[in-house]
Amino acid sequence: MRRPPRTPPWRRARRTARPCDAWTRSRRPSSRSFESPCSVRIFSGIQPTGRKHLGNYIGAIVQYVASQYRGEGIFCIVDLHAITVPYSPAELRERCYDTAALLIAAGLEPARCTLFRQSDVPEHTELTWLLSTVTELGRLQRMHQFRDKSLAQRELVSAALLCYPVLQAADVLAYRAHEVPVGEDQREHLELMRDVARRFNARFGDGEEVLVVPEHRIPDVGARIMDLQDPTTKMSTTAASEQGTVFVLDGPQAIERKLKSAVTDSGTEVRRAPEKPGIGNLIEILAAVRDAPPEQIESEYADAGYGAFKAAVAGAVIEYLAPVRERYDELRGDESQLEQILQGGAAQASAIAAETLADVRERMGVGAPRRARTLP
RNA sequence: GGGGGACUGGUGUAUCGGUAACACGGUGGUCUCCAAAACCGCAGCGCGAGGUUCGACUCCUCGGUCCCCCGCCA
Repeated sequence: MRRPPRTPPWRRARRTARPCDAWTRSRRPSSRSFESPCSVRIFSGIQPTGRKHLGNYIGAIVQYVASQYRGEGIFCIVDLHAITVPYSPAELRERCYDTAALLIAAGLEPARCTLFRQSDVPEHTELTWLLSTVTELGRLQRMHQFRDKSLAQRELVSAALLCYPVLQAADVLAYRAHEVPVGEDQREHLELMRDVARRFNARFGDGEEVLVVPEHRIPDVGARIMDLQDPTTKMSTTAASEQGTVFVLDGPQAIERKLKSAVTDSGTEVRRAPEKPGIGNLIEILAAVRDAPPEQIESEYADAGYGAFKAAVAGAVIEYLAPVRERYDELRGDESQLEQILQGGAAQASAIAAETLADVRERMGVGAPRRARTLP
């Protein structure tokens, strides 16, 4: 359990002159029930790549689904981030639908959370520009992800790639989110966005916390799922071999083949040990999909050979993912319905982000003054 | 600002004005709980737009991206 901060972030932000319900006003039909309009707000950005794998699913997507019951979840399909590297326009559209369908299939409920496409809410890009005025160029150039990606890039290294972290900061800050559940690899970007928020507040806030400085929440439960062909590296979309990656939408026969050909270690015992990363990974996978402690898996399969154990893991994973794939197929077939859901989410998101942007513009002295704008 | 070079599967390369080849990688199989090794299959490529030509990956023009050299400014 995390100890709550002395002044909860949402209270601090509230001091900026906005009654709490103003945030949520007009975005929640009264039929929807929430514990409190001031519950913790959680923002997650999801890359519109259709091929989510088991590691993504267990490590992130399951957390998203859980967070809509813990607070106010805002889930954004970040197509504007996706275009910072070479891409195909037609495919991008498709991948957004793929991703939306997958998230809903996994359990995100459009009635319970806000799910939308980044480019549908122009406040993201406007805030990016405004925030770029309080972002150090040198810091962006030193970002590890930028350096890695620009080195790997054979084609144009775009300015957008450099500005990526500013857009990411805008994503979160536009909603005054309190928590950003991202992995360790995003720590650097998150620190940047915290600094940007602090600098903005210091320069334009006039003593008030106009932008909420979000907390980095590293998901606590998420097991690290490793590559089946190389259990010393994380399962990833860009792995050398697809054999090591179980995709959420893989069919039963593919899942079975991949799990059966997972590399194992010498020996025959099904137990976790530093010298047995392969079997350890399979134990973690089975534990995660069964929602059982790994110890229980170990004792249950203590006498089984590797072969039988693998078959059991394969069966469990197939069963685990089957309903997701079925719901996905159903949802993905109806693009107009998906579009409708995304539009609804965008309207909800816009209502929040527009408020933040009005404050930011006002503080920065950009655009018409608020008093003039609100005159009849 | 000026000059030069490059661009071919995922990667690295080859070839040719006449149906584009090789290696590695990927993928399916045999073997193994697996993996690796080996063997047998399979898939995948001419940066883009024009032009010359009966025919262009090849020649020409323009554009794109990358690399190199020189100048200028400080």
